Amino acid sequence: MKELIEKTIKEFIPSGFPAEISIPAHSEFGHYSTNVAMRLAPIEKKAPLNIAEELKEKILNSAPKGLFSKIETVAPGFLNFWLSDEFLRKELLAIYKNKKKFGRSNIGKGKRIIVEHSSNNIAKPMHVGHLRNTILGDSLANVFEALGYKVVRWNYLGDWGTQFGKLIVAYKLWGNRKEIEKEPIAAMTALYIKFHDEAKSDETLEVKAREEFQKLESGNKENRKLWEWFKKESLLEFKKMYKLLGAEFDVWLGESFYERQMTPLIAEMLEKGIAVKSEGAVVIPLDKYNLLPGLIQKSDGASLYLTRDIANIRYRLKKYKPAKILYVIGNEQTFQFEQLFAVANILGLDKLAELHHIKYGLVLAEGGKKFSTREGRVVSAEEVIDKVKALAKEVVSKKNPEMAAKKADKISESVGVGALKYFNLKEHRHSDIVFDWEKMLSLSGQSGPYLQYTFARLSRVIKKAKRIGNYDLTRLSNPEEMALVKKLLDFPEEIEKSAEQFGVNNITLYLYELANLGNRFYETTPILKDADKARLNARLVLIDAVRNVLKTGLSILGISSPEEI
RNA sequence: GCCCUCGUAGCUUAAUGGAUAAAGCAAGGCUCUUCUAAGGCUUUGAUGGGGGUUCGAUUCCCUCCGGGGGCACCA
Repeated sequence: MKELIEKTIKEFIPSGFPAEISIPAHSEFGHYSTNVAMRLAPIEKKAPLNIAEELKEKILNSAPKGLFSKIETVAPGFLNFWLSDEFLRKELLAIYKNKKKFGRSNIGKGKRIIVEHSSNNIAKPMHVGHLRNTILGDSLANVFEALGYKVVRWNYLGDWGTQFGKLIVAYKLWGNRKEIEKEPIAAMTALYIKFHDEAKSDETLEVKAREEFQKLESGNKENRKLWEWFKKESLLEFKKMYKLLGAEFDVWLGESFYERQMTPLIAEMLEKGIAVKSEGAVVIPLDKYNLLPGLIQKSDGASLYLTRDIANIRYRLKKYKPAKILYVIGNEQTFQFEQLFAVANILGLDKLAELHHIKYGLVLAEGGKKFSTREGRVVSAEEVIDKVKALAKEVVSKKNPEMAAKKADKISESVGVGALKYFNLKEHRHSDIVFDWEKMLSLSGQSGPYLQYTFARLSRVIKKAKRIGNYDLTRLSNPEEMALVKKLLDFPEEIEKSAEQFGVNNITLYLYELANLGNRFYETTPILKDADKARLNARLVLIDAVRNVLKTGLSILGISSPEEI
């Protein structure tokens, strides 16, 4: 829609000049608006309002007949457009007939995108931060999928590194097989915490941990076996959590996958003169980028995160030929990604695919400080999900006392998880979130359940009507109805915007506004009691279209839409 | 000290350089003999300070203040 207006305007302005079309915040400024006249004013040396007037005449003469009901010029030079009801009805029909395809597009057709997210550390519990990561990454993957991209959802497991040396030391000293089998992650975390407590008074522990990791890296059988076992037990627990969250992954390759490429990679970097030795370690100087050197080999010979990530980019480019790689990882790793992307630039890898660090604010503990695994001050993902489900269950059984227990369970899960996801997605991803049970568990107002509720009550109307009979869309004309149609029209753009900004908070707001208009219509219009059947059915067409957009939108957010809640 | 990030209503947030700064929560009022009141309507209330660029700044630049995070042998 925007593009259509943009095209029309472009015929009348100097080529290459941007004709930006926006959707005004207030309805009295039209359905669409442009400031192009004001921007042209200094170039054409004319008064902006005169330019706007001229444009208005030209557009009125050339625009398809019946597209606009009105074009207005407003000081200091705005040009505002109103679509005609006739055109809106035509669009409504198209939206209604497109069903669940409306909003989706094929602009990403033939392109592949890798979305790396979640990326849990083996042997460590998932906490609220991982929840935010998984929810955000999953929604971005959904956005690109809706735009026709082939999406590779990649869980880049933290399954390698010195922490395994620590865990092996701790297990050998204080571990117990049965305890780990019973509650793998809790038991391993306890060992990890104990290691750090003991290491405060025993400096040899850190040394031993490095030795054990080196043994693991050089293929020591005993350590290898332990590592595989830690990994297997952890994954079992993670997958339960992903199932609850509805997050799926195409690739589970973690850091360990690149382990064998480390030695040759380091040798290659040295040989090419990209890396140099420094204080017994190997570093890639990055002065050119105004960054500290990137360390790719420790003085004990072990590789690092950066080393593995270089191999990782190369592998991905070769195997998947992606157009983009998104790294969904917190703000706190910004510096490491600056280094990684600088190295990618040296190697020319960033010419082959766009590399983006999708950073997001931390989830901070109550009091505004960082959660820390080491000190054991965490709120686990499991605890959050359990709590949100229990709360949803309370509300569901209060509102629907007659609902069968099994059904109520299922709906509670979907409502609880929906609330959690919406809460995490509605804020701009850069903002820190201070953890707050009350807010996270909110089921009313601007929330996931509000959208689910709207979907369910509209669904009920359709269900009660049994079927949509002959309709006459020209019977739709009151402002509530037309505002709703116009809102539906904005949906595809919102998805594109999410892809541009790598965040979906605009979609969460859009869906809320759509649902709000939908509810207002619902409250003011007794749809099924209408004696005018052609109008009754036209209204069913309208709410069915709203329902479909809500459903598609919610699915992009990773939230399910039950017909009944 | 350097780098990243944030600062908007009592609280949590929104706003490709645009018009009257948009919501939710909280607080007050109204609203179910009616398709789901988890709703709808309504009242009160905000851009950290100071400069600059611009016809126009929450947005861009400078500076100060404040919160959070990071700064080579962790990830």
